[in-house]
Amino acid sequence: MRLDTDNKGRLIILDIDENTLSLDKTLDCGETFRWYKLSSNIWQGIVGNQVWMLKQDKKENTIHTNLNFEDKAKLLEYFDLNTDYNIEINKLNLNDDNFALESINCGKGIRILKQDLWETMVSFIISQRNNIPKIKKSIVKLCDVAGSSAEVPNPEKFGMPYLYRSESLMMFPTPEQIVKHQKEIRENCSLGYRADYIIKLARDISLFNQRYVSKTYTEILKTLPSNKQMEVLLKIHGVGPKVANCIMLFGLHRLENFPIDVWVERISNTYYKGNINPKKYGKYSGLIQQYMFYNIRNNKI
DNA sequence: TACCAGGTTAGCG
DNA sequence: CGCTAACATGGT
Repeated sequence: MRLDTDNKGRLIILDIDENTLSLDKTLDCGETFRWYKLSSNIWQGIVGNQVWMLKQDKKENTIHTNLNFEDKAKLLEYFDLNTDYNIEINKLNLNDDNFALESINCGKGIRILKQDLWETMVSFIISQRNNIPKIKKSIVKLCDVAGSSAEVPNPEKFGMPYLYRSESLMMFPTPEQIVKHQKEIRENCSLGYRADYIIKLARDISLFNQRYVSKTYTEILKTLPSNKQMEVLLKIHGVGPKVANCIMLFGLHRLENFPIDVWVERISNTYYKGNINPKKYGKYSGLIQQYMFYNIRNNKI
């Protein structure tokens, strides 16, 4: 894998195959809710304050982007591309565990993204007792109602026909913005009973940040040991074991966390006699969980 | 129409 | 403790 720019100064990843990073799998496997597929190989999403457009060419093994070269560290960080997942995966002893072996093969190319912690917390509170298309819609509405406009790097230059969704180009709202727009959020975002959870959390964090000006709530949470992080998360109203595990895995990049939702429950019952054992999958068990989740959802076994 | 969706809470015994 | 109804909403 190496980085370069095209003749218009846009960042390109070269020599990257689908087994290392598959945009299709990673951006549509239920760990992130802010990406949209614009055409057969172009994805658009909002990361921080920027609108990213990514085009994966599976024959050339390249990913073209609308980013500037200076954004290279952000791109590598977001897709966790400085880590070789295979090193840990290959250490596992999965002799007779056919479902895991099949899932690893089926899911290779999935990355555990390094997403914004606050956004991940809210997104997975929304995810409870909900389905992925509806989660995505609620988040779009939440951003439209309460967020600020995102920047589009190199807007008019992104090869291909000029494709991009004109709607949903808003940043994820801050806790303060959510508190400020709570009425519209309750009325217009199809959040149901989850709206109260999110607004309460936004209010608590916003108050915390007013008191402790040196560091923010999320900055502090990131520095805690993982058992303390879990403790803090489980005290949040509306966060139970499953959502806390998702926040640990997708928001705090604690790859040993193995969220158990209805799909994984189904996997456990079908392939593991109701007794799936996350510890067996080592310190990247969360990644294995994502491979399994992808496998069962896409093959609808 | 009844059931489901990347669950959690509150209230019961 | 463990068990379970209720929780909002939109899609099928």
